[in-house]
Parts: sequence; C-alpha cells; structure tokens
Amino acid sequence: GQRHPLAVPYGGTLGSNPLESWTGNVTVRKKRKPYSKFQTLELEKEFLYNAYVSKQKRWELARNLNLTERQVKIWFQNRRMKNKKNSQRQAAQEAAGNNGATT
Amino acid sequence: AVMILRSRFLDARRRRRNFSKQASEILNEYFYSNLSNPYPSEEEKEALARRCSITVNQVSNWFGNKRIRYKKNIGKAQEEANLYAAKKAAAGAS
DNA sequence: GCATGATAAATGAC
DNA sequence: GTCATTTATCATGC
Repeated sequence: GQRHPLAVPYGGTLGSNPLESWTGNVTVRKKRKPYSKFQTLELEKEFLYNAYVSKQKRWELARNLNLTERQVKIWFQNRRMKNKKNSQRQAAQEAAGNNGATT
Repeated sequence: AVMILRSRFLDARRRRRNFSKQASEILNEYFYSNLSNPYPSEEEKEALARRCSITVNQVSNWFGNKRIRYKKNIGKAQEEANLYAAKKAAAGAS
C-alpha cells in the first residue's frame, strides 16, 4: 500500500497537467522553524535519559522550552528515526569493512 | 572552541559530494520517465542505488529534492524535462 | 552566486 | 507508536 499522500482530496487542476497530479499539494502546512540551541540541547538531554518521554515529562518540556506538546512529541519521533538511521549506517559500514571474510 | 569542534563533527557527516554524471543520468531518466508517479518502490530504490553506486537513502534524498524542486519550477524553464522527453522519444522512435 | 546533497521540523498514512 | 513524505534550511561544490 502507498503511504505517501497521493490521494489528497483535491478536484482542481493545479499543475494544469493531469499526468502530474502529485504536484498538487493542498494541505496547508506550518512553515518549518528551526529550534534554538537551548531547545535542542534540553531535548537531547532528555532523549539521552530515555528515548520515550512520558506525558508528564512532555508537558514540562513543552512548558519550559516554549513548545507545544505536539512539537515535543514529534521531536522525539524524529529523533528516534534519526537514531535508527545512524545505527543502520554504522552497521552498513561495519559490514562493508569485513566483506569477503569467511566466517 | 567547543562550538567549532562540534560543528566540524556535524559537518563531516553532512559533507556533500556531487553524484557522478552517470548516476544523475540514471536518476533523471527514471524521474522523467515516471513523471506521473515519481515514487520508486523500495525494490526500485535498491536497484537504482546499485546502478548509481550510492545508498538507498541517497536515492530517497535525491527523489525528495527532485520532486519539490521540479514542482517549484513548473511554469518556468524546465529545459531538463524537455531534454529527457526528447531523449525518450528518440529512443522509442528508432 | 546558485546548484546540489543532507538534515531538521512538520504532516499524514497505517 | 513507526515511517515515507514534504518543506525549509543548512553546508558544501564549483
């Protein structure tokens, strides 16, 4: 199944080309706003403590860092994905290092 | 000093190297040949990655950047689209 | 000086 | 919750 938003509800012809309906993005998205050094550092500290934050901790972080709880939740989600990607990258490098070696 | 060292470390991972001309050719060929749905499956990404001698993540990055930047250029020049369209037509005409 | 690849917020499918 | 994306931003190549 496709998981990217291709079936967005839109009936108009935005790209003027029906062959390229994927260019039609109607969803109004909040502009990406990089977090401050302090915000990132505090979030990283908490992530070091545990990768999953409780509701109570999320509320505190949001309040102390002037972020919404949703932003804190999403930050931890993205941070876990980043961790996974880095782990996979390391594993791939190790595998590339000892290729051809007979076990 | 600490700041500089930290940024240097981050830069090392972020350091960018352009793909080979051949790799870009393969990626663009797929993109413009599938303009109606430029979303390669996982298997297709792996195949493209092998042909281009890059990682699957790099293939995903390339298509992500390509889609958004193509979209932003609709209505502008888009010489590249015509170029690959002509190339495709020439390949099929013979 | 922009083009380009990689990363950081933000969304949506499942 | 994961995870493939979209989008802006970052850092670099040339």
